[in-house]
Amino acid sequence: MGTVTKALELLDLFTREQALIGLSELARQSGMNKATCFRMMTEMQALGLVEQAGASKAYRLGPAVLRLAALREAAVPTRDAAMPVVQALAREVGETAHLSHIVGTTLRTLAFAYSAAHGTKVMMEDADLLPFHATSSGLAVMAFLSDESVDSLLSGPLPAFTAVTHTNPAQVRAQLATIRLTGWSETHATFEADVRSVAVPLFDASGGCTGAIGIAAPAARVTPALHAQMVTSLMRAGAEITALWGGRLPPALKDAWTTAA
Amino acid sequence: MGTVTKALELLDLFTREQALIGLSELARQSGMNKATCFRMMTEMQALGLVEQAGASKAYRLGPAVLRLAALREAAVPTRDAAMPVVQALAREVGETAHLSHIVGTTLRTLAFAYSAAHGTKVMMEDADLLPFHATSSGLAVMAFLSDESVDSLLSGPLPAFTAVTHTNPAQVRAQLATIRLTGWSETHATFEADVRSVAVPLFDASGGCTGAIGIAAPAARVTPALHAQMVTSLMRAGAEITALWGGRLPPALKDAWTTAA
DNA sequence: GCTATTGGTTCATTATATGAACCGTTGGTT
DNA sequence: AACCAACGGTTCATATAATGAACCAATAGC
Repeated sequence: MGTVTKALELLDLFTREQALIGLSELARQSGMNKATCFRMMTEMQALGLVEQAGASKAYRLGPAVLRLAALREAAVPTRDAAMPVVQALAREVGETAHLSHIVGTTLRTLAFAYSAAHGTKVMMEDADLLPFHATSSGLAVMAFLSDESVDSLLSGPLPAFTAVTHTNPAQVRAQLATIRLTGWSETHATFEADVRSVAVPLFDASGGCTGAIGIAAPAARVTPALHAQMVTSLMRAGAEITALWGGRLPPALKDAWTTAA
Repeated sequence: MGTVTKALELLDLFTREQALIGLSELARQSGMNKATCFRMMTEMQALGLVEQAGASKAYRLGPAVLRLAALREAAVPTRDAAMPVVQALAREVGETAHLSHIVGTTLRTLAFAYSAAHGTKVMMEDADLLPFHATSSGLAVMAFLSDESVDSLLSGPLPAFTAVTHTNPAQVRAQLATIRLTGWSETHATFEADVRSVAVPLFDASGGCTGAIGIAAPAARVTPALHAQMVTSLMRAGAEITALWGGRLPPALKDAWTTAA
C-alpha cells in the first residue's frame, strides 16, 4: 500500500464522536506502527492538515482542510448549494433530513438538518459512514448504479446493525428493482432500531447517481399521511438538488416522480 | 522530504483560478517527476481527495475534502461561526470584508463577503495566499505573534507586489509597534494598486493570534469618515469573532479597542 | 505526414518508510 | 514512596516503497 494512502487512512479515523485522537490510539486503530503514525502525523501537522489540540497532545483535524473544502466548493458547489434545500425539507416535514454523497466506494454524510417540531428526533451526528445495504440512502443510490458497482458493493460481508438488517445480498438486491420503479427507497430499523427512513437518489453533472437525500423519523410517528408527505417532499427536494448540481434525472425516474406528484 | 508532504504539496497547487490541473502541468508546477505525480494522484483519487473532471482528464479536488472540513468545523467551529459576522461587516461598511487565518506558516483566505453598496468593489477571489508583509491582515497578525515567529516570517526575501510594497524587513517591523498600540493595521496599495485596507487581529482558544479580519476598499472611496467607520466596525467584528472562537483579547488590545469606541 | 503535447506505463535503481526496542514523563494503585 | 502501565516521542538497522528516464498510444496543430 502506498504511503499516502496510509496517511490519509489515518485522517479517516477522525469522526464526530472521535474528534481528538492520541498517538497510541491512532496506531492501535490503524494497525500501523506507532513510529510510522508519529512521522506521518508530524508531516501532516507541518502542513496544517492536523494539529495538536492545546494542552493535550492529542491530534485533531487542522485548518488546512478548510481551505481545500472552500476550493472544492468554489469549483463544484455541492454542500453549500444543497444545504438550504436540506434545511427546508426538515422544516417542511418536521423530521430529520439528511444528505449523503459517494466518496470513493463509500457513502458518507455531507450534511443534515433537524426539525424543531418534536422533542424527540433522529440524531445524525454519529452516522458518518452509511452502509449501502442497511440505509434508505444507500439503497436509493445503489438502485441507480451500474450492476458491476452494486456487485462489488455487495461482495463483502454485510454486517447486521439490528435484528432485522438484511445481510443476504439477494435480499438487498431484490429491493432495487422496486426502488427503480417507485423512485424512492425505504428502510425499517435496519440501521438503527425504531427508525424508519425514506430516501431518493441525487444526480450530478457527471450523469451518474452520486448521492441521496433522506428523511429519518421515529417509527412510531410515521403515520400513512406522514409517510406520503415524506415521499412527495423528497421527490421535490431530490429534483431541486439534482438541478443545483447540474445533473439530470433519468427519464424513468422523472416520470415516476412527476406522475406521483 | 516525506512522500506525504509531496502529495499534499500537489494538493496545494489547486487554487480558485486553477481549479483544474492536468497531469503534465501538475508535474511541471511541482517540479516532480510525471510518474511520481501520476501515482500520487491515482492514490489520492482512490480516496476521493481528488477526482478527474468529467470528459477531461484533468484533476480537481474531490468530495473527500468536504467530509474532513465538516468534521473540523464540528470540532472547532471557525468558518461557520465567523461567516455571519463577515457578511454583516461587509453590509455595514459597504465594502469587501475578508477573513483569513494561519495555516502552518502561511496566512490564507478563509472567507470573504462583498457589499452590494457600490458597483465597483475589491475582488477577493484571487487572494488565496496573503503575504504577511504586504497586507493589512498580515501586519495585524504579525503584530501579535512572538518575535521569533516574526523573524522567521520576515527572513526570506519580501517580494514587491506594487511600486510601494515595503520590501525591507525593518520597514515592515517598524509598523508593528504602532499596530500593537492602536489595535489595527493599514496598508495603502502595497498588495494591489488602488486598494486601501484596514485589518484587526483575531484570537482563538489557544490564546494566540490565529487570524485577522479586514476591509478592503478602492483608495479613492476611502474618506476620513469611511476610514473611521472601518476601524470601529472592525474592532467590534474582531471582538465578536474572537469570542466565537473561544479566544480572549490581550488586555492591551482590549483597552485600545474599548477606549477607541 | 510530420511534430509536439497529452495521459499513462515500465522497471532497474535508490532513497525512503518501517518497526522493535528504547527513552523520559505522567497518572493512577497499592 | 515505590510501583506499574500507558503515554508521546526517538533511534537505527532493515526492508519496502518511491523514483525517474525512457517508452507507449492517442490527440491536436500545421
